[in-house]
Amino acid sequence: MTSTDPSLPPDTGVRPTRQRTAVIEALASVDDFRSARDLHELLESREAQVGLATVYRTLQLLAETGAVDVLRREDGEATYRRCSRHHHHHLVCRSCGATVEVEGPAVERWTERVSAEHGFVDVSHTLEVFGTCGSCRGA
Amino acid sequence: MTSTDPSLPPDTGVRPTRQRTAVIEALASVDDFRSARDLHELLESREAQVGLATVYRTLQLLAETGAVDVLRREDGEATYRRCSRHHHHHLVCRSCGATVEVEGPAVERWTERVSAEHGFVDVSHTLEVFGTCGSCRGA
DNA sequence: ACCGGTTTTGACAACCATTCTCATTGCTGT
DNA sequence: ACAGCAATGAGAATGGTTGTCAAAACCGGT
Repeated sequence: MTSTDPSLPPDTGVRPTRQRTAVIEALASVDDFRSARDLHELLESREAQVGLATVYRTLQLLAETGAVDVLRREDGEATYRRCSRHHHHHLVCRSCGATVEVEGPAVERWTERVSAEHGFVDVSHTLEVFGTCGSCRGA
Repeated sequence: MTSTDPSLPPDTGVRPTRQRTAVIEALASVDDFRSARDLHELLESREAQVGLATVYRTLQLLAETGAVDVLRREDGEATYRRCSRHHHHHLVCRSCGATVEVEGPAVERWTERVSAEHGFVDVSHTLEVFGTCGSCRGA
């Protein structure tokens, strides 16, 4: 297990059940953002037998603890992906969904500065870049 | 009317109806992001009599032409706001919803560079900053 | 291993924002 | 006035997400 694997919060009342483990493994086996339904189907195809509601609940849990990234598609549907723990952003291919995690010190600094200029405190931000990746741009 | 007023696209088959005008006026009268339902209620309170479906259709139209910004709340609900035509981002107060439009040349450059580094073309991006504004931070 | 209490689950209903349908109405130009 | 296309409204349909609640799984203590 690497540090980028989603995991449950330790030492709380949260139990590592078969279903939760299955969802975490499913997330670990793909590299791009998937909707709850996608993941549910993926689990079914593996005979994992996890209810859709449980998939939602687990994803919510993982999102709260920061173990997965949540990204809203333009149509509003939420998609999830395991992520590294440090702050980062995403470069997402519109066509194939491939995702690259990128860091942006320049962006972080800009955010800080602009927030301060307008008297905002306790700031967070979301930044996603969408485009067409190298392999999809073919001739 | 200033250049930041939402408006319909000129010289197409699109007609400036009473309903569309009402939606545009409603958008012009508020400064922050509002959901379609919010706007619909606002219109009702003004005896404007516009169907909810029409509100959605008009907002969609305005969004397509770039006359309004669309922002997804964390819960996935879409919110709309009239906007200036040039590219910009938002600083949004979590508490009162106040919104400030900001520009970020540094961010634009960063986006270009990172995309290029990873072979992405035809890129667009979304960046929103959330925080607590000066007036809400009291004591 | 048994108990009592808590957590989790699953099936399904409920929700709610958004979109679709379609008959009716309103424009626009001739 | 007419023909034709655009727009509207009311309600139904859609679809992602959350809530309900009884049943099952699990934990620590005995």
